[in-house]
Amino acid sequence: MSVTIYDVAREAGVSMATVSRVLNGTAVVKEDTKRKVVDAIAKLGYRPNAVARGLASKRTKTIGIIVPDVSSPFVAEMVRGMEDIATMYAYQIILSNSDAQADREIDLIGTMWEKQVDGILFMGNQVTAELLKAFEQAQIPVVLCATVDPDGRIPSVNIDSEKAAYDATQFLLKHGCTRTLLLGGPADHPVVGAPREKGYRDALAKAGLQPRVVNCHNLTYEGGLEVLKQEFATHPLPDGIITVNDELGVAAIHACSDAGLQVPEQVKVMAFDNTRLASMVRPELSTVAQPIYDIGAVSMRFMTKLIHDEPVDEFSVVLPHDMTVRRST
Amino acid sequence: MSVTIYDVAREAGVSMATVSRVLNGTAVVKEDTKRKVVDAIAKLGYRPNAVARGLASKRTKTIGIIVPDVSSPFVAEMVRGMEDIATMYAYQIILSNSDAQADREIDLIGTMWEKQVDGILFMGNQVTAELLKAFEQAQIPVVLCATVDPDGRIPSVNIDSEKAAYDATQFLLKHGCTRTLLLGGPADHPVVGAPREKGYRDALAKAGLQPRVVNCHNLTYEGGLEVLKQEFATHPLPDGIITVNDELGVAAIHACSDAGLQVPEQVKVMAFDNTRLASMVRPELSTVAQPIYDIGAVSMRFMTKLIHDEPVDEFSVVLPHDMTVRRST
DNA sequence: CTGAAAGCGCTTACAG
DNA sequence: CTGAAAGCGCTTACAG
Repeated sequence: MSVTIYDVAREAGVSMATVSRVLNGTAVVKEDTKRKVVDAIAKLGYRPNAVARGLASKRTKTIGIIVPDVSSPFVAEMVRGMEDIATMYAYQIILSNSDAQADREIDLIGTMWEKQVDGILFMGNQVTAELLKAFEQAQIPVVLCATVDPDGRIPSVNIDSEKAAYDATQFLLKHGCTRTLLLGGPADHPVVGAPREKGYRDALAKAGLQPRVVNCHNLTYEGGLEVLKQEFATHPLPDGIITVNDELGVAAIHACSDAGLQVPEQVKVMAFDNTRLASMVRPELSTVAQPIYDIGAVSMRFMTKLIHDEPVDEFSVVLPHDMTVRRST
Repeated sequence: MSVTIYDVAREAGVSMATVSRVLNGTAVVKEDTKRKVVDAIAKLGYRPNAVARGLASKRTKTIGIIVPDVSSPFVAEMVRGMEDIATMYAYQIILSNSDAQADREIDLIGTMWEKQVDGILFMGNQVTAELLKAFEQAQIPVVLCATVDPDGRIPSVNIDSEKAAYDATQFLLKHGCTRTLLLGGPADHPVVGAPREKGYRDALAKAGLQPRVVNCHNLTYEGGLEVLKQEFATHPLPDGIITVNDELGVAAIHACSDAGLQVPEQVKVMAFDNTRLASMVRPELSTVAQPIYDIGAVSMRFMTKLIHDEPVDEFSVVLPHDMTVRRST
């Protein structure tokens, strides 16, 4: 039905092998025959069948991406970074959502293996032993994105969450806050939970101040608002709040205003992520800028190196964070 | 290296054909031999090679998705809807960003064709003749998502933008606004531009009021803020604003507050999309709820019908919109 | 520099 | 109900 490499070969008066060679630039072809082939391709409007090519060459030029949920802004931006670099290297991506469910993650690794992806970019919460086993079985390169493997056995791209939280806290302390509160994530979360809490506590310990941590299981605006409303109703009001993402930061600002507190005069708010949301609230949110897009881009670049056996200087890449100071501090 | 269907056949003492049959449930197999095959599969940990299967069967069980930019919240949520339904039907998705550039769109269609996708879900701005030709050449089912083909030659899933804008305007008029302003998209945009403007104008015409349209080329918070600041500085202040997305809605609220106008007392603001952003601003944004997730989900379901030659009742699906009234009106 | 041929790992008529 | 064999459209040693 559709035109194959065989048709091109016949049209150009050469063998399929030769067509394949000019297609892939995999060997030197005489200029003259090359032209004949190129002409035949143009004439017939030939496009190689990537599936057949994948079967024969055992490389599909596709990368599997497993994320908790693309519809989250953080993830969406990271995925965009991945896709841009993939395009640059002529790879395509197969995207799947796991909702951070362990069994679904394992499932997806299997499906991607079946699809013969050349590598997997993985973002999740916990890197369990089971997951590790699934990666091992798949026998393809894996890069963890914004996801930490406690044992560091898998290549990964992250920011230093602990240091970032430490810096954010220090900033607040330096600006005179003494009764700070961390609106944190679930304690067992390897990115948004434990490390940020540790950074926060360390900074306070160093300053000889009392830490105060409120864990938030639903890291959304609504979740944050509810938790803070409860907290403000039952405990003394803080003069500084650190939140582990921008949505919670917006929630903090509104919760303060509901409680009759002026931001930043009476309480300063420092958030995380520097998503576009941060500048869409009044007062604009100061926030620790995470290079979200870059995490995706660097992960994908890392993957291409792994696939092509290029040397990599670092196994666990840590991207620098940055602080964007606006009006809320 | 890895275990193939041939290994399973030998282990189970049957032919490859039989293994293939139990794998695909494509023919009746005696219970006894079926069990032998299943056991062999389990024992060897066999997983079929989807690429080989794709080549042999000419169906890859993958759908190509072309969108302007996943990192936009609207698109990300739509993609999530697509992915969920794809999973339900055991399809995977290949995702690509076009940045709404015509040449890139054409390119991507070609690449997806090479990958032998079973169908393409397409979201873009203009459906040009060139694009139509590319779809035709690819000879695979295409569904347009939140994208209109003026000639209605391609299956599509949309909302009725014109009617939605009409309804939104009517709502404002009914609540006493007489000096309304539409913060619209680029005039040539087939979803966010012309139809919404028409709906707005029609509603005003019916009420015998003067329309006032400000086109915004950069449909972001910053873009909206800038345009409105300019507008407010040089023209009389409105008492009602309709914006074509939520970001612009937030911009409108802040622009009003900067101009010393109380929302909703002095000016009412009605936005579009009902993204999560709408409830993260004070006062909370009234907005026309577009079933974004559903556009994705319905598109994908539509695609599965097309692929399996199931009957479809509608060629151009129009999803109902809804109005979520909050505090800004 | 180029060709003939095997092979990638499946599915699918075709027989029986 | 099951098997033998061709074929899907490429790539890749192997020769020359």
